[in-house]
Amino acid sequence: MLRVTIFEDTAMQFEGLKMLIEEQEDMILAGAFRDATGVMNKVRRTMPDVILMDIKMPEVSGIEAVKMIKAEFPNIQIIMQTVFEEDDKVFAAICAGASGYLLKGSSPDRFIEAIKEVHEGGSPMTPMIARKVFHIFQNQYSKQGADYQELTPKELEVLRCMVDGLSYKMIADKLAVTFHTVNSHTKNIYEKLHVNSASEAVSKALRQKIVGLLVGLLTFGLVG
Amino acid sequence: MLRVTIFEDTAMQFEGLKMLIEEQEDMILAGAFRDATGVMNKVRRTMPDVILMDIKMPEVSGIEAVKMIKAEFPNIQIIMQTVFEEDDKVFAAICAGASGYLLKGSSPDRFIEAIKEVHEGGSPMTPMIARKVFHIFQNQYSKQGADYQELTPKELEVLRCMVDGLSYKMIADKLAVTFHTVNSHTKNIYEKLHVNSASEAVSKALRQKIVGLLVGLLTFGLVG
DNA sequence: GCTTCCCTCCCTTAAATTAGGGATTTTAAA
DNA sequence: TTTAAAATCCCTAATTTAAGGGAGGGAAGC
Repeated sequence: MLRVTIFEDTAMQFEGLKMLIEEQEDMILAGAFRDATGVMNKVRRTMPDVILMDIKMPEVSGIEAVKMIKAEFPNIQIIMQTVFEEDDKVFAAICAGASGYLLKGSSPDRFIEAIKEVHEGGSPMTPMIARKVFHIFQNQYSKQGADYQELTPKELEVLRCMVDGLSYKMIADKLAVTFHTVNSHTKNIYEKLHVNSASEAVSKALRQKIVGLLVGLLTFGLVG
Repeated sequence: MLRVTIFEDTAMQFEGLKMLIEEQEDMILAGAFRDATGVMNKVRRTMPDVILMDIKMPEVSGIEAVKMIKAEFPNIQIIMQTVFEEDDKVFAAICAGASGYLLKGSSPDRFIEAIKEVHEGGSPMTPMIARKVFHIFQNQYSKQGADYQELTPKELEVLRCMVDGLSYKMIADKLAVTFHTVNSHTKNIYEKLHVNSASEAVSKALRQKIVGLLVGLLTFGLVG
């Protein structure tokens, strides 16, 4: 049995969700609240598996609530709800730790489906939201234009040192080569990356995973 | 009428998709191919709105194909298909420019739905994939540590310029202050961040999103 | 054999950065 | 109103980079 707790400001939605959950055979309505004041107590008392959280509530906002809940109960899955117009909060909600994101206008079936999905480790969201997330990815991780040649292994090593903020001297030391060699490598790196300062190289490296240690790749387990 | 082109290696899936598209009243099967050799010609001839692309094909991989297609036709929407086990390609596919991501086992209805969604600017994907993307966000954009004092607004501005690889002189120019002022700010930044070079500051800033508003927020159009 | 990278090393010079000092004005808070 | 913090500006000096050049050895491929 799946325990579900609701935080919902709007009266209509509140009643609708309450009834919807209650009539599910495999779910229990663990709690239903109109605001998120004293949210931690409410969560502790109801101990839900999944929370449906209105993003916009008086006093304590849904996003604030998510942060607090996730800090203490990282295993509780939270689905945010919002009206279409305010999807600019999406990003903040994701960062806060929400696992799913639905519009209030979604069908009852979609809500039930989403609750199950989120409990099974999925992240239900609307296609539009998904697209935004995709775009961020494409902007951030795509070697846009791939306007640089591949770096040689040594050059990558040097670049990684630069990312760590080391000076030429320190890099030379660490890689057991002379200062002059490091200088040569950086010259080549700059040319290949089309940059002309260490900071720019570092920025580019970090932004487009050239150094290969980006969170994304690590998260996906592709490199390590 | 929505023009759809299929690239699909597997015989069963190939025939299934062909029939599925053909029986839609609001779609035209613009083309159907078993591999992506000469992909650009195939795309140019069929001029689709949406492409269903098998991620795994002989000769030219789906990911390679996506890169090429997106480079020349950025407005064509591409949905990738794969079997569950190889979802480690997801990341590469997203970076390449795919807009959606489905499992081959998905229902015919889901395919049709996805084609329409992607054409309307959405990004259909499985909840599991969505979750991975969410996780990347949460890992990357949540501030871990914060062992530094808060930077002042001006210092943040300067830091952002450094992230863009600008020199002191250029920063001074951009912020309409003198070189000396920039120098002062960087001194303070370095002290607060506990670093002692521009690259280190940039690295720290990008790693723990000190610069605030990262690519994500910019992409969402919330700031900027 | 020849060529082409890659790694290594060296030199030089102009430019940029870091780091130390200090000073003034504006702004916001107490 | 007094204070504190932020932002602005200035100087100097040591250090580091960026960029230009060149050069030799080794490994891989044709």
